[in-house]
Parts: sequence; structure tokens; C-alpha cells
Amino acid sequence: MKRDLPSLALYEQVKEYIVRKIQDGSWPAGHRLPSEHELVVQFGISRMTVNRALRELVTQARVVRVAGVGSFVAENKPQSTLLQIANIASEIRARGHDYGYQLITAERMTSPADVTAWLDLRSGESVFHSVCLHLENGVPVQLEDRYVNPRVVPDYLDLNLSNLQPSEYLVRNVPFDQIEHLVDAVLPTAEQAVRLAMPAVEPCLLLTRRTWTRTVPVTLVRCLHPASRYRLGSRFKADGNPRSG
Amino acid sequence: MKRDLPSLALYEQVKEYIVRKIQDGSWPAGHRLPSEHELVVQFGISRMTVNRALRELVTQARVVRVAGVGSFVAENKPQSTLLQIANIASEIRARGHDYGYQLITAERMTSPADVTAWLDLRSGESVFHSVCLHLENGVPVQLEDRYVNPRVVPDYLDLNLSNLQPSEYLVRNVPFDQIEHLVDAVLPTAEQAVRLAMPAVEPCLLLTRRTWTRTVPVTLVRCLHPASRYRLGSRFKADGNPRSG
DNA sequence: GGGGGTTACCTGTATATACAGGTTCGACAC
DNA sequence: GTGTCGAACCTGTATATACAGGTAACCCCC
Repeated sequence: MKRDLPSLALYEQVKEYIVRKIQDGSWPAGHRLPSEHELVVQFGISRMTVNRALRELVTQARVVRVAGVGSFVAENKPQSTLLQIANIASEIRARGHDYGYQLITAERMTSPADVTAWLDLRSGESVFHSVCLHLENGVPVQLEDRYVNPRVVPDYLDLNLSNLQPSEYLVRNVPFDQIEHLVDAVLPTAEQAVRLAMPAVEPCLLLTRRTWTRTVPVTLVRCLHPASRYRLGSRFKADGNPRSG
Repeated sequence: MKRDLPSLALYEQVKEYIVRKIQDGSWPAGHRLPSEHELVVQFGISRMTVNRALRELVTQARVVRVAGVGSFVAENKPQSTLLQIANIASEIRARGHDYGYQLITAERMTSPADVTAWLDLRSGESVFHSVCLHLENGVPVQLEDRYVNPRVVPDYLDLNLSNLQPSEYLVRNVPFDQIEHLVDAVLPTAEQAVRLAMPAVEPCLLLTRRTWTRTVPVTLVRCLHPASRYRLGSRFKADGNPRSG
């Protein structure tokens, strides 16, 4: 395919250049990127080639272009149908409701066996672990149980997790390029039922999410939702944009 | 936007032409579509313009192109992460397991109030209703409760639903362009627990799916899965393809 | 008859050029 | 001061042209 030395197609090189700038933080969201003409000069290629690179980045929702104005780095792009649920805070606020947050635990611990496997750690290695609660109008809607790979985010415990929601920090500062979701229906443990202020005989949705950056696992998070207060949803239109519901 | 008469961009016109041919069934999956040169002649435009149209259809997974050979209509495109779960039969077979199917009910009935609303029917109108069971290695994994809009699929009951799985027919013959999923965790009713051969105190995943074709609701289906035998999953790689799990 | 090369056709990429239309901002006239 | 016109710059689209490389079928030669 792209084996032989002739390297990558020129428009792919331009795309990679821009994506790298975005991912390493040089160009934050909203940042104005070079005009087509500037890229033409910089790379010594034709405008049509630059134009193609930018157009494809637009379809990937990494770049926003405004005719007559310029091209800009798109807003954070955590999405893929299910994925938009990542940020429960904005979801709740978008409904016009009150968002509340409580940190319950934040610690460094020896990695449990299952987490060791999921995060691809060495046996006996330690991980960061946090537990917190998300509330909608004062009612618990999500119990978040999170493990973070200390090799990727060594300063996780230095964050002020009492005020800052973990995913808030992570999506902003640790870009991921792979994400996996699993959805189960479970009954809560007694302790979980108490935390969520729900009857223990009522089922919960358990959303397990793993993310990677460059094939290195970053975080494993298990989000437990009382089914009576929360449901997952997604809507998809051909040629339209997915919306979470 | 695209208000003024100048009509649509030429490459958009080509895309629309091709999409129409695919959606109305003129060009089934696998069908070879005209070469770039033929489209150039047919539309009286340049190859670069045709090329752009085809390239964009490739990124939409509607068309597959093979250098040196030609362009072809892509295989049915039911996907969008969650959506790949649509066909549980192929999912089970892909695991190398035995797929089983049992039709329980197929009838025409007066539409229940909730279904009337969901399918945008008139009050008192009738709908098609079918219930069936999907088994993996002989064990029930999904109880499918489906309502079908008779205005869209008037011959639904004429199908041999005893042998043909409903979604098999629908995805093949009633192309949809919008889909909505909701995921709940519920406890089964006594009857459902019996059908699924599971304890009634064990939770289930309830996947509710609605599809539309050209803004007209086609079908509403509620798929109930014992949580101990089934989980939803999706995996997403930036610049890669989503896979169901 | 089988093997190898030629040819015709296809897609993929790259370029120079052109014109349309949106935005911004400053200069000039009133 | 205010308003209008225009220049400079931006993206969006369309074209003709070119070369590369993949594929398949056919023909010719051995």
C-alpha cells in the first residue's frame, strides 16, 4: 500500500502535520491555522493539494473553515455516537438542569488483577484510582469508578479532583485516539445502591469505557447509572450529524 | 446557503445522482457504477469533479473503489458504532456459534398508544406486530418485539416470518436513512423471563431502536437481552473503522 | 499449449489556472 | 462623523492536463 519509500501522499503529509500540531497542543481549539496560501508556500505544493488536505480534515471534524475568513482548529472532538456521553456535566447542563459533583476517593493503589489486564500494566504495578458521584438536580445519576494509567498521567493525583471532574481534565489534556465502550445491565451492590440513593433491587446501566492514546491505555472507567434515572441514547442520520439523546 | 438558483455544486449533483440510484434499488450492492470517464461524458464536466464526488462517497462508505478495476456500490451500510448490532444473526455466527430463530407472534393489531406516537401514526390506526426469539447455541439471547409501519411495508405479514428474520428483510429491502437507539436496564416481566429462560430477578438490557426512511418512521423494535448473556459494545479508532464487540 | 509481454482501461495523485463569493478594514467622499 | 466603495485576503468550486501504478484481457511467440 504505502510501503515504498515514495512516502505518503502530499495531502496526507499536510494532514499529518496539522493533526500533530493539534494533538500536541501547539494549536489549541479555536486557533487559526495557516491559510491555504501560506501552506502552499510552506510545503512548496499547489493550493489544490492543500485544499484537499483541509477539506478532509473538515469532514473529520478536526478543522472548521469559514469562507472569507480562514481555517480554525475545531472544538474538542469527543464523539462517535455513544461517545458524546463522555461529558455528563455538559449533558446535564444542556437539559437546563443543575449539575453536581462529589469526589469520594482519590488514591494510588496496587492495581487489581482485572485492571492490570485492562490497562496493560505489569502485575503489581500501581494505578491511580478515583471514585466520584455526578448529580442531576441533586439526585445521583452516575457513580464513576476510574482507574488511570500513571505512566501516561503521572500527575493525576496532583489535580484538584475535589473541584475538577476527572473526565474534564482528561479529555482536555490527554487526547485519545481509541475508545471502547461496553454496556451491561447489572444490579448494584449494597454499597453502590447507598451511594446512588436507590433501591438495591433496581437495575443499573453499567458503562465501561477504555481509552487509548497511541495504543497505550490511558484510563478505564466504569460508570454506574440507575436505570430509572438514566438511559443511553444515540441518533444517527445519514449525511447528518449524530446527536446524543 | 444553497439557496440561490445556481443550484447545487456539480460534484454534489453527481453524488446525489449516484445516491439516488443506490437508494431506489437501481444499483444494488456490488453493482459496478460508471467509470469516471463515463460520468465525465454523461454530465459534461471534468474528471476532477467526478473524482471528488466519488471520493466523498467512498468516505461515506457508500462506494468502494479499486484502482485499476472500477467503482462499486458498497455492501449494505447499516453501521454507526452501536448500529452494527442490528444483525444479531451475523454477530452470533461471526463468533462461530449456532444461530437459532423462533417466531412467536405475527399479527396486525390496533396500534397501542405509545407505538402510535413513536411511529407517528394516527390514533386507532393499525400496525404490524411481531415477536420473535433469537438463540445462541440454543440459548435465548434476544427477545425481539417489533412494530412495523404498514404504510411503508404493506406486505410485512406476507413475508414468511417463520423462516426469515424480520430485520433480515427490512435492512435489505427498506433502506433507512435515520436511526435512533435507546439503551435501558430493566427487569424482565414474568412472561419475558419465561421466554428468555432466565430468572426474573436478573436485569436485562433493553435496546429500543427506531428507523426512518425519508423522515417517515419505518419500524420500532425493542430488543430485550439477559444481561448475563449479552452486552453491547463498540470500539472506535480515530482514522480507523468502528468495530462492534 | 503455456508463458510473457503489450495494450487498454481504470483509479490515485498533483499541478496551474480561473472565477465566484464572503469578510474585513481602511480610504475617501459627503 | 458617517457611509460607501474598493482593495486585500480568504475559502469554494471547476477545469484541463499530467503522470503513476494497478488490473485484466488479448495476442504473439516459443
